[in-house]
Amino acid sequence: MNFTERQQQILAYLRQYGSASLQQLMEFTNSSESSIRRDLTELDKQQLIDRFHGGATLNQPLLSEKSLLEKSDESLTEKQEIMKLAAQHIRYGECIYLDAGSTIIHLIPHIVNKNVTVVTNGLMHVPLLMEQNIETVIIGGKVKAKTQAVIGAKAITQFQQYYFDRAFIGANGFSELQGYTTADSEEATLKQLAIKQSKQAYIVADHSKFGLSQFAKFGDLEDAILITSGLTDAQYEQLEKRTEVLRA
Amino acid sequence: MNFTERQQQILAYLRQYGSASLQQLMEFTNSSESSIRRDLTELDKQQLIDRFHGGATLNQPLLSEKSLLEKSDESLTEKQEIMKLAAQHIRYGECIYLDAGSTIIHLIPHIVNKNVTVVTNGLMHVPLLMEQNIETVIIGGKVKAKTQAVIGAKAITQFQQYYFDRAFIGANGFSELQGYTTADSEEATLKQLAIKQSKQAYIVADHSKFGLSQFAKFGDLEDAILITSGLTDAQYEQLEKRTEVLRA
DNA sequence: TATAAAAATGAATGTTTTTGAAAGAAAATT
DNA sequence: AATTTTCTTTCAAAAACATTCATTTTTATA
Repeated sequence: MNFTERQQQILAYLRQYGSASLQQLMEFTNSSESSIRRDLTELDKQQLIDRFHGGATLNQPLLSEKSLLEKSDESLTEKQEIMKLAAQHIRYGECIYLDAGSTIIHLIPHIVNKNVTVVTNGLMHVPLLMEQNIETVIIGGKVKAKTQAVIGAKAITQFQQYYFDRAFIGANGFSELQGYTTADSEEATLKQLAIKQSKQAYIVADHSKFGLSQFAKFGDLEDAILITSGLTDAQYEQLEKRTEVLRA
Repeated sequence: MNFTERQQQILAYLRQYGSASLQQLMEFTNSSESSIRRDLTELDKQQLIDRFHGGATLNQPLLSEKSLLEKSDESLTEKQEIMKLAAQHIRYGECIYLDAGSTIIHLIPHIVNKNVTVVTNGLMHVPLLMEQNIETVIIGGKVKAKTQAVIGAKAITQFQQYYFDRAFIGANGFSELQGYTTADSEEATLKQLAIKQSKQAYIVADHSKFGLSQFAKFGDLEDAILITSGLTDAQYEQLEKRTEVLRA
């Protein structure tokens, strides 16, 4: 069973969204209606998708990544929306940093065709990145047991050697007063460095993190573009006085 | 089974990137379309690759979906035996290096209570190490697609910063004449460094690797203690003239 | 060393597969 | 019923393919 690259892309898209219209797949893969149709019939024959009038859905949840991407999250679609918006900022061929964490992983399906190089401290991202054939560099250092994030002094020294076009970083809390915060101070140090070592940093956090402040601060609102969703207009306006905010 | 240099190159390329287009292989090997095609048909006939329209992929018996330790190996118990013996050399509290690879992973269950610190370039080892609550440091650098081993220049520089009590390294071939060899030259560089940066290095390889020599050499027999099994007494004696050999 | 035979190579050839577009049929929507 | 959307079929162009052949390189033999 050997798939063309385009069929792989279709599956990647379906894994992300569960279903897709023909139009969406044409845009996503940059190919013609005919080709998509042919691929869909083929994939359908292989029982990997189910077709419906106008598109297709994933048939078998492909074990490995599915479990990675789903993670039984209530805020799943919110995360997906946020990361889709984030991906639109990435240009062809750039070098980007991906922070460890369950939110950031949702960026990966959106960067398959952008020919990016990914640098990350999140070991949990690696299988998915490899599957999408994305050039990947891992930051070395101590591995944190609970989250499989790389942290520690060795990781910090390595950061000095990299410079990114964009960095995408998760936050456990963000507020006007306290800025961006997270629970682990070692992780905070890395996040801080990632902001510093990138041309443009993006903090991604869903609405539940708004107003919270955790133990370790790693930046002020001004230090990065904030990507979030689900806030009230008043809250958005308040934040926009301090930094650029992208509403997903 | 005898391969031309170009066929070796093709295999090396595929091992690194997983798949390749004809164009890529033409550039990589500096040869004509015809030659590449001829090689691909040959390699396909030998069941080493799978061809698809426009290129080829490595024909690896699907290892991804197997559980980490099982991996459907005929030589499974042999590997286990070898690694069990290897583990007996590790003392409490030591710092050890674990090479990437399916053999070495079998060492992990044997070191749970030894309070060791593990340094590794094998991302595939991490989940198991975390599960056993073993202090783990990962080498940073480019991630190789097919094997999830960390390689490249960045990995090499990092090695200079570590010094191990023991290093456990896999080999795809070992022979009196050629010493220890492996297929990927980038991995070979790391293995060589690991030997150098450790007080004592161990090469582990099952009997099927005896007499084989692959593309890239990373050491002479004398450079490490050899752990293997299943050889004849004569073969053992021959090897023991050159280095210490542990018979599993 | 010289020569012939064998093997490997790269270009040229025609064939097959893949692709995107067009036209009409079928299905869904209004 | 009329209209829009989606589907299938068909066709020509493009890309990838196998085959052939002349040339070069390697190997074997005189």
